[in-house]
Amino acid sequence: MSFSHQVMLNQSLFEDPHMGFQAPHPNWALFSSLHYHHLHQSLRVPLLGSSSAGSDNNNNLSNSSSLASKDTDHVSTSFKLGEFEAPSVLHRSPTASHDIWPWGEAMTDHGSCMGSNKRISGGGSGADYHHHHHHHNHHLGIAAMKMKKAKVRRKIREPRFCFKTMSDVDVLDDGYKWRKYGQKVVKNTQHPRSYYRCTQDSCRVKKRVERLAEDPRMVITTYEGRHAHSPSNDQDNSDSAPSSTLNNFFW
DNA sequence: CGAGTTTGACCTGCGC
DNA sequence: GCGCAGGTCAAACTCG
Repeated sequence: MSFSHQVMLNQSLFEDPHMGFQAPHPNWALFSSLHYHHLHQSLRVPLLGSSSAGSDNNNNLSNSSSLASKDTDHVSTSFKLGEFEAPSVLHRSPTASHDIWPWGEAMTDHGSCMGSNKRISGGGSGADYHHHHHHHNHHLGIAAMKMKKAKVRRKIREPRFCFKTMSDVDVLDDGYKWRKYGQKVVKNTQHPRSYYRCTQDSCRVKKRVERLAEDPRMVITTYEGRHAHSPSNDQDNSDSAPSSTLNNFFW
């Protein structure tokens, strides 16, 4: 079955030469499926449409207007870009990319970094956790120190993008394995937001799933970061839905 | 027992 | 500084 997608990108992605287009535009906009391909290729980010195990033969999809994937080989997709709450980061040297952990950000000078940072930089041995004392150099990890050295003081975020999908399944199957690590009630909405991390060791990609307040039929999936590996889809699943024509372009 | 989820506590940024 | 909102941790728990 098909889904209608809308994708939101932050500006950095639009500046990616591979995207073949550029254009901050404050609203959701339609782009061709070709661009969608570029998006997935360059981001190595899942292409949806195949999954959602639930065989729920939704009717609702179809009428969802112009975006619906009527044409078999043209899943029209609409992207939205704009104010991601991510700060304007965007530019990172490619080399630094895996040393710097996006939200293990700027330590205060008094090494008061807590929580997330430690773990992040700890990388392998997450064992010692509780001794988070003053001494920066202890187990804070290279990343943190490098950051300090580099005088990075603001948050650095991985590229992220999101898309809306009309579906009653919350978590779309994108071929990667995810472990849930949190759930939050979002203000002014009925539905909670869930946080997932890629289970692949040392892959730090995250994903966030929530329902659109204005229209709970819509699932908003937000990816943050890039996978440095291919999806480890154990169970190759059965139905290659019509829209999966696209899937073959990747992986 | 291991892998994944649940869930309250905790952290951080931000606006007042 | 306070309080709120969002994001993450991690112990407890569930499920195979």
